[in-house]
Amino acid sequence: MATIYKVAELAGVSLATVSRVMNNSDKVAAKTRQKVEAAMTQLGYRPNSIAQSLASNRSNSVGILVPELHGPFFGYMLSNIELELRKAGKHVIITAGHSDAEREREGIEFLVSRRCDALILFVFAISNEHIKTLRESAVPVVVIGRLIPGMEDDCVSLNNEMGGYIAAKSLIESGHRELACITGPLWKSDGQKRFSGYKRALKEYGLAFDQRMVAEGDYEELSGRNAMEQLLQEAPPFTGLVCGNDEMAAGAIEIARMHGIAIPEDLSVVGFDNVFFTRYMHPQLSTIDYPIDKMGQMAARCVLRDVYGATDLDIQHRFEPSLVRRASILERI
Amino acid sequence: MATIYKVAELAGVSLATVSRVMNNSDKVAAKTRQKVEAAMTQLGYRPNSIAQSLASNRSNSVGILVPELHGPFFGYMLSNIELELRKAGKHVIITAGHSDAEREREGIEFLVSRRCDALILFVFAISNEHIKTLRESAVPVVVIGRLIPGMEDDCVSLNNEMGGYIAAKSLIESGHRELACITGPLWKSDGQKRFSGYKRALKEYGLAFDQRMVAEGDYEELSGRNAMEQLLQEAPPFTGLVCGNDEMAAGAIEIARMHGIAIPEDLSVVGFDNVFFTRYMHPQLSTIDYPIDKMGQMAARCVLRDVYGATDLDIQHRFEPSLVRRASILERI
DNA sequence: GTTAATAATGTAACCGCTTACATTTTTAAT
DNA sequence: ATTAAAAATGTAAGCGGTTACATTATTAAC
Repeated sequence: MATIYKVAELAGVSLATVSRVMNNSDKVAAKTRQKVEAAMTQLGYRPNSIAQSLASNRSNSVGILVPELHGPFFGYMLSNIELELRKAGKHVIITAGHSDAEREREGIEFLVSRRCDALILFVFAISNEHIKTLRESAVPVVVIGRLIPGMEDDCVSLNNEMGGYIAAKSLIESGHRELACITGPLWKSDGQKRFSGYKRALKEYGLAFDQRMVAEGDYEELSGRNAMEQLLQEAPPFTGLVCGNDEMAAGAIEIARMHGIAIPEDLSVVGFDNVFFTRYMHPQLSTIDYPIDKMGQMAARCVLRDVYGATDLDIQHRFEPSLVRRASILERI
Repeated sequence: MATIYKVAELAGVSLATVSRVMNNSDKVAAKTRQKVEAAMTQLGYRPNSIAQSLASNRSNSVGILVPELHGPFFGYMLSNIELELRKAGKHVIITAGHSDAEREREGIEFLVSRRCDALILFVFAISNEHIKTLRESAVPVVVIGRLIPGMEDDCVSLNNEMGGYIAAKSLIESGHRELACITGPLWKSDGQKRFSGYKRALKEYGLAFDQRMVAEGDYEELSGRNAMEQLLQEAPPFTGLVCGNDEMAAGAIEIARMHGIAIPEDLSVVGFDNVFFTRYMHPQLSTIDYPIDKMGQMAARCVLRDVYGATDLDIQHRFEPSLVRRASILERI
């Protein structure tokens, strides 16, 4: 593989000149530039970006840590981050943290040692403090899906509490007064917040909160099934169900059906996230829109702004969720 | 950020020694090793993997090119590749090709210039020849989802023709004799092969092939809807529908419902890929299992074997699809 | 206690590029 | 034509590691 030396030699110029035409920074005489470019083409030269990174102390790569690579959610985020970054000639190194403190830390370690110019983190287990330390000592960090006090400018987050509130409210306003809730993991801030929103809505409408109406899941479909089984056994009758995300809603609906409960005739359901498959469900699932694609894009823009000196980028840091009303809610009025 | 020099200085040894303890290759006296390790901890030293790559001519990274980052399919593949590679201390650089020749080429270019040790490609637009040239001239390549003559050992693929055949056959053996087909894009080899399988099944059971029963889609849900509209207008009545993938099946079912066609009572449907959301559909979709997770793992192993000298890895190159029978098929016998 | 073999450590070149600074060439003004 | 200023190009020192080879220390055998 041709190096810069060979190009320089063939073009009859020095290293530095070749480097200059590559980075088309300093002025290079037009004829010289042509000679060099001709040589590059002739040799099929590709700059070694490893060497570039070492010399320039810039890797032109952004490290991304997400909980999982699979599933309906993160793909869209990654896709948009990659797209936005790619436009600017940067690229992504992706790794998964599996919502586990140890592995998240490991993933960060890894990205830092790859000398990523910045990190985009979607993490749960790692503390705010750790993240702040990290960005002070090692590398610029943008956080997605979480709002860390003191670094608002580098966070892109959703108002989860409001989402939970809207979800419950939509059922209440459709005439439901007995609302069960399958929460996400309550140790995760988003699970906790969504649950708070649900409680706030109850309160606002003067409905009593009943702990038996709540079951905790882990965002996976299976946990939605288990939670539903539990609710059917232990909770008083209910006609509305708020779920912490769409997968758990799918699981819950499956179980409801097995118990002869018709959706939405006997039970109205609202999910959360608005992942693509909610449209394929039958009845189509009402859900809270989580604009994860836009948020991914914004996170990418934060990096572009902070690290690569881009200006004039519209950046939105805080997102408000909205209800996507579909057939899974029955109007009882 | 501490460098190897500082570590050497603090530990009172030379560069080379520090390097040795890092790569724990050559023997280092136990006390020396301890001194060095102590120094590393004290300084919070992290090797600069960029520098390591440059010096060793090994980037310890594997480039992956997939059509898309989002959607229900590739995430699972990526997830498994990352997992398998991570175990071996390697990492992935991921980029998307969008099924477009130009962008696929660009993506490859990019990965090559990052000096990936190997490439795992899931591409459609680029020719076999191009791939062969690439791996001869630049970098080891493993291809997934495609069988390239002459490089069987570096391909991990599915028998798509057999999948199409099984899909059609399952409907036929359930008593359906009028089968429509919504194919994937016919310029893609997998779309073409699946369609061939459908035709073979018809032939084998003595059913006439009718071009009006066929509509071409592009694997997106929307195209499934359009194809279904077309079939309902132009095709003779049919009670079975073979779809090129699950998304299109979801779209087609949606349209069928809008036309008052009940699934599976009036129409039995088979999808392809067995993506996770087929379980959430109602009725649950029968489909052809595409073991994309396993295949991702195998591709990773090919790289481990070819490039990183791993041995003793079980590698399966060719996969056979199987029917996942669910409620969307009505038994008419 | 020598000496040869072996183990541990050090030295320095190199990986392919960037970039500050030095040098040469060109341009423009006198 | 001379000279100063500006533009183009070249020189060489890194960037932070790896590794072949040289050197020194240790061990073992006699």
